[in-house]
Order: sequence, then C-alpha cells, then structure tokens
Amino acid sequence: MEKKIKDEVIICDKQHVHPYSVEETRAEMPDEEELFSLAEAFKIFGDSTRIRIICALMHKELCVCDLAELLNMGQSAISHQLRLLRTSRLVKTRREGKSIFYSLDDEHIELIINAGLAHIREE
Amino acid sequence: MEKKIKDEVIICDKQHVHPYSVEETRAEMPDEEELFSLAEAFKIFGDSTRIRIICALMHKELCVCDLAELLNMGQSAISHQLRLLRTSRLVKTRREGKSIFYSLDDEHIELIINAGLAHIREE
DNA sequence: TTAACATATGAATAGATGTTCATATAATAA
DNA sequence: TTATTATATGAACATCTATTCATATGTTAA
Repeated sequence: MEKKIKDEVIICDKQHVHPYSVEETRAEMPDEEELFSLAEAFKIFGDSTRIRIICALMHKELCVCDLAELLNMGQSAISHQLRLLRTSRLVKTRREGKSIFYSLDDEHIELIINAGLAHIREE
Repeated sequence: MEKKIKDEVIICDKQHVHPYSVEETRAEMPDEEELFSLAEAFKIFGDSTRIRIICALMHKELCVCDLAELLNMGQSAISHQLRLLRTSRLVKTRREGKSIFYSLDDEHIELIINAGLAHIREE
C-alpha cells in the first residue's frame, strides 16, 4: 500500500515547489563531480568531425592524412581534434616511419556510439 | 590466408596516403547525414545543466521550479534548457494546474547515460 | 648535410552556446 | 475582474569552440 504525501508548500515569498520530490531526487542523483565529468565526456562526442574520426577508427587504424583525406578537411584541423581525443584517452597512437597511426583506446566507445545510433534511428 | 596489400602511394604533389584504407573505411562508415545527427544528439548530453536535468528526471517527474531549486539555478535558464530537451524529443510534459511536469520521453536515454557513466568510471 | 614529408601547435577569427534580464502567456485564486 | 503564481521566450552578452594560417618539430631519403 503506497502512502500519498501531499508534496506542496509555500516557501517564504518564493515559488511553490515540491520539497519531498526535490530532496528525494537530490539523494538519488550521482554527485556533482561525476555529472560534470559525464557532460565533459559527451561533449567530446558532440561534434561531427570528432564523431566521424571515431567512427572511422572503429573500422581500422588510420594516420592523420588518411583522416584528412577521408573527411575532406585540412591536416591541421584533424590534428587539433586528434589532440582532444588523445587528451580524453579515446585514441592511442603508433608511429610507423613518418606516419602516426591512430586507433581507439577504449572499449566503451563503441557502446556509447551504438547507444547513440539506436537513439537517432528510432521514432 | 590474408593477403598483404601495399597500401601506400604518392598522389600528385600531395601527401602520402593509404588509399586502400581510406576507401575501405569510407565504405564502412554510416552516411554523413546520420553522423551529423549523431553528433547533434550527443551535443544535447554535452552540457552539465542538461545532464543534471536528465539524471534528475530519470528518478521521477519534476516541474520547472523543482528543477530550478534542485539545481540551484534560475527558472529562465532551466526553462530554456527544457525547451531544447523538448525539441530534441528527450522529455515530455504534463500540465497539472499551474505546474508543468517534465519527464523523460525516450527509452534509449538511460542506455546512453549508463554507457557514459561506465566510460568515465573506468581507468 | 639538405630536402621532402608527416604531424603538432600557438595565435587569430568567426560562429555557436548558455545564462541573465525583462517581459509575455497561461492558469488559478480572491 | 484583478492579483498571484508558474512557465516560456526574445534579446543581449560573455564565454567557449572549431577551423585556418603560419610555423615548428621530427622522421626519412638523397
């Protein structure tokens, strides 16, 4: 049997709020620091150049100018984005002569991408 | 038995590239339009205010001023972000008197959030 | 060594984005 | 009706971000 709680109150001169809901939700949420990191992580995926790089590397390792050619963009732009991906530990590098090959460095990346694809492909 | 292909070539006065890798990868990638939508979708998750709203609504529906109170932010800022989430079909609304209650409107959202959490919690 | 190639990076710039402020709309209570 | 409460929204502003340009670093070949 569920109890019904009247969750409504007037606080000072402020707006009506539902303090029980608010406090209950606050207790259930991940802490601020974690939510901030989560947003920062999604920010990395929230750019089409980086998404294209990531999806390309899901297939096979590629060097910088391969990616520039593939995405039809300048080498510098690609290189700047790769630095971000490297800093975020999403890609790793391997040198072979003058070329530097990039590949994915995280098993969760494909999970995230696939969850995102499932999301945009529905409805 | 795998064939080894020498995937290296000089194109005009341009850089060295690995044309076989590039063409193979191009063929395997989702189309441009889909990758653009994917980036747009992740962009929504790439802001800590919106992530906090989404995580709050994962627990239970809340009205605008509940969210403002919970996140310690102005009503207008919350309302603007809710509009974005509404436009992106991530939340739905229900009116009850003067309050408008927001809740999640997509079964994939929790998948994406959980994939993201798994990602930031490792290493 | 010098030349050519591959990548990285700092600075500048243009465009996108989040919050605030003021105000509008909508529902309810008096 | 008018006043109050809840939400929505346009405009302004400051901040952030992605690309370009110029150049530096590092590797290989001649």
